[in-house]
Amino acid sequence: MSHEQLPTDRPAVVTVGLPYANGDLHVGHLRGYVDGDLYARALRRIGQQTAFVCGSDMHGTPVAVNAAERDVDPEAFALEWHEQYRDRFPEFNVEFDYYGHTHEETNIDLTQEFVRSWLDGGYIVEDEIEVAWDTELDEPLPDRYVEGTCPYCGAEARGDECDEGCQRHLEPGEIEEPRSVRTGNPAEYRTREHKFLRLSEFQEYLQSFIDRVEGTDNARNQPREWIEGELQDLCITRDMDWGVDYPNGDGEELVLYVWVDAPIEYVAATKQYTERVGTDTYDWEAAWKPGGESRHGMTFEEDWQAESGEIIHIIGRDIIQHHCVFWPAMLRGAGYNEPRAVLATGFVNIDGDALSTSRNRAVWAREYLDAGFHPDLFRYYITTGSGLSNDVDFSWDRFAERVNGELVGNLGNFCYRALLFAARNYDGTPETTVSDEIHGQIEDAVESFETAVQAYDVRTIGQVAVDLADVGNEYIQRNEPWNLVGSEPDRAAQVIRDCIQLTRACAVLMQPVMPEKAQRLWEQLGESGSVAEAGLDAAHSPPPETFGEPTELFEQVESDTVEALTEQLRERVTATGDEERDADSAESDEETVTADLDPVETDRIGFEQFQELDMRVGEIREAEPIEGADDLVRLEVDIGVDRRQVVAGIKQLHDTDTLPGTRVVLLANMERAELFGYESDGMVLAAGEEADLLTTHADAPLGSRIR
RNA sequence: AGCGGGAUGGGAUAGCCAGGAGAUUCCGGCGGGCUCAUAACCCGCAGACCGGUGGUUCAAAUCCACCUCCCGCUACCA
Repeated sequence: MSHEQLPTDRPAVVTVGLPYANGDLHVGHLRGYVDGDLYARALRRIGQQTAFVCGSDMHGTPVAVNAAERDVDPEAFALEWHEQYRDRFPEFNVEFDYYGHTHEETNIDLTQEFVRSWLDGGYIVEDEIEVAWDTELDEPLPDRYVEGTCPYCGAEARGDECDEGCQRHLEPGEIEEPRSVRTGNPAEYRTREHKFLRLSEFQEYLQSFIDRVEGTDNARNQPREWIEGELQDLCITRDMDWGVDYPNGDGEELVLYVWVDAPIEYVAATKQYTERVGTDTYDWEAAWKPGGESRHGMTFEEDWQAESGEIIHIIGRDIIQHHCVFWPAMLRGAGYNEPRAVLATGFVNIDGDALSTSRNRAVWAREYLDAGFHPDLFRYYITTGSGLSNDVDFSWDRFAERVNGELVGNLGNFCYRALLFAARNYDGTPETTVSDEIHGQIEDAVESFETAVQAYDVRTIGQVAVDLADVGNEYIQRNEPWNLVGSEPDRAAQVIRDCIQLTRACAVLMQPVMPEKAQRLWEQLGESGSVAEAGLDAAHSPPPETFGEPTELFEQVESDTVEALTEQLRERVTATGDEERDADSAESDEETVTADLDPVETDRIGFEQFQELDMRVGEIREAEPIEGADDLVRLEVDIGVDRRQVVAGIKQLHDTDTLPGTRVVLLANMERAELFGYESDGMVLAAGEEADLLTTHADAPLGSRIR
């Protein structure tokens, strides 16, 4: 809103959402880290003191469960992934000032300090909830430690979601016939006391925060609906061993919810960065605490803003709620500064379809590197492919097209032809000064770079150097120095002098997006230092007088390579898809709607089990849509012996006006349920996604039993 | 259904918040040029009634209202 323009004289901290230590990295993950790295580098480039930090998210139930399945210690399990990420990021030139993990002591201590601060502030309340309990171990069973029957569809389900049946999220206490994953014994429900952060206390604060925070539209607008209604208290504890202990010291086995200690890693990593380099280089407290100290009070605008560091979070758009609602409240409650900006990036699609690891529709980080491509090419592609908050499509085709067209043909070619010409004819930079025309062009480019940083416009930051090279190509072509060397040597020297300056400006401006390539170009210009440390002014300062012949900065991506990679991806997706789809009649039924058919259940049931289903012939008497629901219809079904009110999700295919009079099959001994405030007493049978109603062929009397 | 985000030449994208010269860039198509340069580069042409309908305004891709269609989050198919 009214934040001071960047760069400010206060330290900035740039963070990226923590990778969860539970799986391999793919291009979708990479996007955020590359965006963050580019932005942090760009901030430094305009003179903002910046720490770029992140860490692995080690806690939470999935890590605990997966570790238990492999019979390893969760810490060891998570550390393995952590180390892989830590080593992988630099391979993409994503260089954090500190990359830690949430199980480090600094984070654990800091997290507990946050919680104590909330306790002191009266922001924590206790409440009782039902949790599943293993009677043999005498231990509670959070989330995925329980399995049982889904109360909704009756399928086998895990404690937190009905993963094989109806896909619903399940709240603690909902799953039926609970069973312990650890011992296989039946579990029972016990009442347990848990801690809650009183978000409602921060309602007013959050509303002012959301008006003030900068960043992408989705991050600023989407939270409004959540903070305008009554804010629900956030359950911040779990019955587990794996996590950060709840710091009350009374011997209870509670750890903090993973979303408590995870974002605090942003602070912890910054702190560890300071511990490594010293407060003279970077003072984490100046960034995170108003005036360098934690403090309480309600008016950020008046008291705090001038003393706050520039905290900028880059996240995926799926975790906006955590960063724009929970996190600011957590910081506020502990007397810390609030984020200046939250940038929510879009997703990465593969060949136009959503990336899916389960279907193996993904391009893995490792795979990209193994194909032999330079990381800077990916960085350019992914940051400039679309606006930050839009989705970006990744395809090898398009990748090759953009690398060949924009990097090889445009940027690379311009720098190469300029440097080569200069080296051959002048042994370096011709002795003359830059023309006004080119000086102006460079000035414009530098200005648009600065403006882009202030506007969090990652795309433009990544693009300016290529745009400037475009100017250069046109300029050199228009002036034809190769025809002037003999006839008008002074003019030729002038043109080449200008091109060398353009090249130098390109090196300076492309550094955030392609740091390694920029450095190489810098050295080809005869420089020996680091282009990163050169500063923006270096775009205008004269290059060294002599340098040798350059080498090509980028290489063409060959079409054979593209075809091979595309084919490899396609085969992999098809292979995985076939397994899922099984008998998909792709060739035949052109007219028929080909659904993704499930394979037939392999478990056979006995006749007795079938007899348990009391299904009757019925006729719909009344039908009316239920207000507020998309698919739901309230039905009155006459089954001879009885007349039932049933709620069914069939509005998609069936018009409610035509339903009365339709004969249907009703499962009469289905347990009662309430949907959208209406009781449903039975279940009408219907086929497929579209809910095509089952009916009878002839005229069996109403109430006839199906057998 | 609620809330967000979208819809721009054949494809992909920018511009929209801070309205104003018949709209950016890349790929593709057509024609020409050049040869210093990685068969690359440069120029010109064709191609968009900026999703639809209304409104505000001297002026709308840009602001407002309604609608259609996509995507995401949430609800949801007893």
